[in-house]
Amino acid sequence: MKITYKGDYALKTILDLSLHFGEGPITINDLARRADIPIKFLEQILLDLKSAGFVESRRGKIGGYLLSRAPSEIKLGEVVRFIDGPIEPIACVDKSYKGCKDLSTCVFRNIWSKIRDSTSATIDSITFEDLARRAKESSAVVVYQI
Amino acid sequence: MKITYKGDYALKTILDLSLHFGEGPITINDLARRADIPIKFLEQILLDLKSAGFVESRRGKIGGYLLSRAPSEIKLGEVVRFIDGPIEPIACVDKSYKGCKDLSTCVFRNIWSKIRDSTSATIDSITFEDLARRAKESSAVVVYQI
DNA sequence: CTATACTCTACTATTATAATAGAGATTATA
DNA sequence: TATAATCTCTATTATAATAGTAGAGTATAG
Repeated sequence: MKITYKGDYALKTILDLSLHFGEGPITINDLARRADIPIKFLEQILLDLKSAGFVESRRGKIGGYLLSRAPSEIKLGEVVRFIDGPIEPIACVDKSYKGCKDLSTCVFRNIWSKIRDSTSATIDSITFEDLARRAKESSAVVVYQI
Repeated sequence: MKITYKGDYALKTILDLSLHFGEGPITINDLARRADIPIKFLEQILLDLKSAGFVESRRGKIGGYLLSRAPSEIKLGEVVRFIDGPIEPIACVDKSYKGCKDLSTCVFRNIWSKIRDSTSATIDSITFEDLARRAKESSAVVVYQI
């Protein structure tokens, strides 16, 4: 698994929308500014996230983006897989890989496969509700530390 | 972590050398043919592996490559890190990352960090002696199945 | 009607990946 | 000592992914 900038931006954006769930649409501009994401890049990412059903949009004057589902119904793993592709560390865990004469005797395959399963289990056990709660807690701590 | 073709080839080559440890040098040609690796690409990879001290070489007529250390002293993780870089799924686990205003409040960072630690633990617990044993076992099974 | 905001397609710059090419250096052995 | 086999080193290239940038178009609240 490799998280690209695109993936990183997508996750931060869904987290932001989760923190404001139920408060109406948020503009691309606000989302981009708050997470320090190039606005034109975020436009594309949001269109992707919309096509996958993670978010929906409102056009026009009081438009913006909002989550299509409750944060508790969106797993971290879903977003990661959608934006950055499969979790496995090497394509050979999948069938299409051409790099091995004999997959059945490849001792590495089992290892990559286990790493994939363990990573998947982690990111599929975390929802954006969890992440939003943690984000609130850690920002509370920061305020306290000041 | 992402295993590239280069990484995949390096691991297969070290495994081959582990399976023939103590039997004298093996030529690039043999290594390339047995693992189906482009020979000129493997030349470069072996020079890298040599510079890192994983293998040593003999030039001239009965030359070739051999392991610098016993297979039991080479961890899978060492080779992976050397060829394909750090294990973490995103650079933000490291300090140099510019994508976050405030790393301390980033809820994702902890998750990537845990995934990195768990992946590291897995690949650092496996040596090429282990892998060679497994490879012998699985090829034995294949023979039996015929 | 118009300002605000999303939509859509195309383009570009940079870097990584996966090689390929070829001349050079070393060594066993006939 | 000649030579064939083998490793060494540097340069070049093709393709794809990544990370944007650009700009014209569409929808809607007020």
